[in-house]
Amino acid sequence: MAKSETDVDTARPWQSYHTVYTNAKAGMDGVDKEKVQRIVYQMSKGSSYFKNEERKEADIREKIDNMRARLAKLTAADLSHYQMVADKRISELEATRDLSRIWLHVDMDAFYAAVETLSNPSLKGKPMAVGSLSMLSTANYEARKFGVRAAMPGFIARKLCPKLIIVPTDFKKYNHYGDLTRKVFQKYDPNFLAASLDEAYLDTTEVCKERSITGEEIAEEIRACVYEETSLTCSAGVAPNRLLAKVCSDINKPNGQFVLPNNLLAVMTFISSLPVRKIGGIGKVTEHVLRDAFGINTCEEMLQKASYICALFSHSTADFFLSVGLGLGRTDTPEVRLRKSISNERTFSATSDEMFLYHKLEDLAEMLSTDMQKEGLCGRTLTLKLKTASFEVRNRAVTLPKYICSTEDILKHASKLLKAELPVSLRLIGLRVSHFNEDRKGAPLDSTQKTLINFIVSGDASRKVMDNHSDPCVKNDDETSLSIGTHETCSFNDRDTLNCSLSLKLDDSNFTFSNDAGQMEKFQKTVNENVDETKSEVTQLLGADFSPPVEGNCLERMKSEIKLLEGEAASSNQREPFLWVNDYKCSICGIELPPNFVDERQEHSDFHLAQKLQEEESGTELRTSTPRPRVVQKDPIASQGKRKKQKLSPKEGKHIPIDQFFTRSNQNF
DNA sequence: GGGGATTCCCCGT
DNA sequence: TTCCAACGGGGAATCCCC
Repeated sequence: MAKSETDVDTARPWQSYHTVYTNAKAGMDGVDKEKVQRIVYQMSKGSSYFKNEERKEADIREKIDNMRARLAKLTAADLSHYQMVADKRISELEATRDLSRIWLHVDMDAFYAAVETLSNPSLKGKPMAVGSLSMLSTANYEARKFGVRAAMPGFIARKLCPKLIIVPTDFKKYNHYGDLTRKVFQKYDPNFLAASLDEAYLDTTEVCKERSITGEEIAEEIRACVYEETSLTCSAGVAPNRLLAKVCSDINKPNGQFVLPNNLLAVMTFISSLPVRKIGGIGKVTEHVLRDAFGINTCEEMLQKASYICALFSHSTADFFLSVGLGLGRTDTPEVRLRKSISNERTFSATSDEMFLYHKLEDLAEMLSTDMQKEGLCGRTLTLKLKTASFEVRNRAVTLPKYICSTEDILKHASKLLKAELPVSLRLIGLRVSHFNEDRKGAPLDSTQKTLINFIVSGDASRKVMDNHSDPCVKNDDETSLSIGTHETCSFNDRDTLNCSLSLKLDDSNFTFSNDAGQMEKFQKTVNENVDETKSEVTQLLGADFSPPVEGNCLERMKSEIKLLEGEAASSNQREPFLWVNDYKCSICGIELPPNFVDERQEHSDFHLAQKLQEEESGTELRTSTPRPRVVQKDPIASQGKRKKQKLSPKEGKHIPIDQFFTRSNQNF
């Protein structure tokens, strides 16, 4: 009797550890897959990475179980219905089939490794990979014989192949050779599509027609030409569409080619036994789902199980799977595609040191801003990517009313997103900007963007005074009209703090406001209007008994604050709140903030100032506790657990407790 | 209900 | 000795506002 799957799992636990490393890849025939899998398992077992992989595996299994349960519930009538839907869709897709084009997919062989060998011939014939001990970008064919491959950590690769030479990446070199190959492609198809540095799709239909040559001949010619120009080999696939051409280029790798004739029988025969995993877009997870939930292993089986596919997947996903079953792919010449986003990310040793994390964020913001300005991009959605010490990936995004590209703007908003996650131990931080402006000339679309002082003086009534983020150094007032602004205010969960935020609002123009009497008068009018507006908003929020303690002579308050900040009261003790010991430690409460974290330090100073003003006004010590700097001390409720949006259940009714409001707002940053 | 925003997931090099 | 990347595109689920 055959051993059960569980028995096998117990005896060889590595067999259930699904990595991509044992997937069939060019040059990996004859590799002892079991040995590779065992070593990868042994090297990984017990690590945070491994635990996270197990968690992901469990999620996929759950997803598969759900799908199987849904499939089991389908009645005969349902299946008959979905079969009709599938049949209709299949004939519609079939009607789009175009066998007239001759597409070529060219793929350089172990590109980075080949380039490195070219510049250092002593590497020839030796197992070698490009990358680092953390991660390999590619491996040459000698290394692949040991099971070493791209996307494998170097330290595992070394275990598989102790003599492996690891060469660091050098994109300058790869770009140079990439350019040379592209010059060749250009000659055959001026509109060729570069899929990456080392891959391209060419529509050779016209050139074949003009010269009365076949796809096979043109592929040979192009490969020879690439070799002549670069001394590097490449492989090619020729087929009636790009999807198939890509599959074909992998068949006779390295330094080979495969031609799929432009006729229906050839295509359908080719596709009939093709494993789904060979199709671009079907990766480890989708392969797993198709196999375990639907029993689909080959492309042909997509058509056999078409009714199930239509029953469980969305239209677009079902269309994709059915197209794969028919061997259909794109045959049109792709239009110029504009970049959709720009990002950067860095991995480091896991840490919860907030100073370190903010510094990293600052570096990333600066790099991203530089990259954006090089390309003349401005975007309005900023996404912060985090990877925790346990490899959990989180994305937090904010969409702004204005386009940004400066380091200051990126850092300002990224900091807010990061703050909402603290405390946390991270091993990666990334920033991404998307939703670009359409002109893409570098300048923000809104050229009328006001400085803070202009804004206040002009008395823009739309401004939300609830915003407690006063930042005289940054000339962007965008967050004020953003929900995020009000949410952030509500991250404070007591009324004292709300009062404080109102006081702080009055600090907005401290640094830039002139002493001109007319301006002062105008300013006070605006401030008073804003206070009234805010008072009404806050009253609505907290109830009629709320009375902010900031009424009174705002002009006098402003004057005294300006004096304080300009140093006119330098001799008095009033300057004390603005002293930062060693540029990062507050002398009042001892809180530490990175020196370059200007916004937060300013905000913190403002806090002490507001506290002092309140004390002066009431004549009593309102608070004896230390302030609640948002950077370090966070609402423990808001920062704990998952940040998934929480929908209130009907049971919870329409009345949202005020605490809940504050907590939730912070979470939904 | 439609559409934008947010988050997560999947995939590729 | 070392201990799992850096991007970028796109789909889908969910939530929220209009």
